[in-house]
Amino acid sequence: MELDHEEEPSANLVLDAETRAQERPSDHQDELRLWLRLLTCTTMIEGEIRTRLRERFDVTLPRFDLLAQLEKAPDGMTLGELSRRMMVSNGNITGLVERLAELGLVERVPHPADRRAAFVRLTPAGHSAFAEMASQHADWIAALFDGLSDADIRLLMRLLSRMKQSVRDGIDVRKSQDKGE
Amino acid sequence: MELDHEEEPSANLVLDAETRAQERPSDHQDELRLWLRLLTCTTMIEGEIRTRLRERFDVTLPRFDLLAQLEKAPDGMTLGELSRRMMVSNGNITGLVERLAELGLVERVPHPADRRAAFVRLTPAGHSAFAEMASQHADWIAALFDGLSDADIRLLMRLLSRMKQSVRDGIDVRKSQDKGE
DNA sequence: CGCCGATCTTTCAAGCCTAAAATGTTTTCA
DNA sequence: TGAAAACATTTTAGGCTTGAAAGATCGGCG
Repeated sequence: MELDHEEEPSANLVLDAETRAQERPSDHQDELRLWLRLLTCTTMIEGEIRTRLRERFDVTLPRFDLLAQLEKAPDGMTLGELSRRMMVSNGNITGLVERLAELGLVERVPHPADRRAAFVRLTPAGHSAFAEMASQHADWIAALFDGLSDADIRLLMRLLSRMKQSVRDGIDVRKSQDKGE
Repeated sequence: MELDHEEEPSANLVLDAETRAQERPSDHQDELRLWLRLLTCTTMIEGEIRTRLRERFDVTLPRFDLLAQLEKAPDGMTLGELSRRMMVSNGNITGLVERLAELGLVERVPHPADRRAAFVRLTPAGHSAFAEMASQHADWIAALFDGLSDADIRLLMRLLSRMKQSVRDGIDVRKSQDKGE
């Protein structure tokens, strides 16, 4: 992993990687294949979980995900916090919360100190509805991963942590470039 | 991977896995964490690629994906084939093809032998537009994976293949259950 | 104090996506 | 041959998602 000659003062990891890659003309095959395989796995699992949530609980995946986030914060969370954790846009959260509130699964409470912000939290009904779904959900995931050994799972965790960090770095580099230069 | 006592005649791998899991009460933690990490990686990469495709080429990710599928089939492909390969619904493909045809990047041609089906293929404009995007896209992915060694990538490929097979099996089992029993 | 940039949320238009029903075509097989 | 099943696509209604713009509030600083 040789570092590049240093001419540009500001961080340039992305450009460096692209440059280095273009020197070996049309490669990137392995990285591309890895990305496609990752995407296939995620798409298959997501589709299956979506189907099961709909069939057995008549709930959509994004709604389940939002409930799952709230479950982890007993005192509730602002919409912005939800948006960051779920990695979706602000406007998206507004609509999801609206629909879940209509169903009585979440409720909005005013933020005590900041009149811009709004807390959302599970209602008792939301809490118990989620508990049932979450238990099934965990069983489904475990069953889908039944062909993986414990060692496979541990190793995948380690490698995906590394991937997550690598991707985060790549994104940060672009953002700082977009801003600074 | 002990098989269960045999009482139910028809295949029951999913139920078996769920049963076995419930015996160790509230586990599945590792599988759940793995799924969450996988999802995080995919979401981050997808978001980043979506942003870059929009900023530099003013194209959406699903459109890029569709062009990529067609690129691999010089003589074109039916809508159903596209739908299966991209793992999205039929109606979705109808709309995507419609919009891409409006832009002149793809064209529909009648299927010679089957009047139900329709081929779609890249136009010359679509072909050359895609070529430019694909090259950038490959660079972006390679840059995002810059923190992974070649060995990491090879290992991830192997493990994700195993995961894909495991998930496929889990899905097939449910489908045969839904049908038969 | 009063402005101004940052932050939180909503709104909007456009596009993506699904499941299910509808339409037209082909294939099967009695 | 001629139903009936299977298949390929489109349509529809509803929901998800984004990016950008607008509205409301906050915090810092002169």
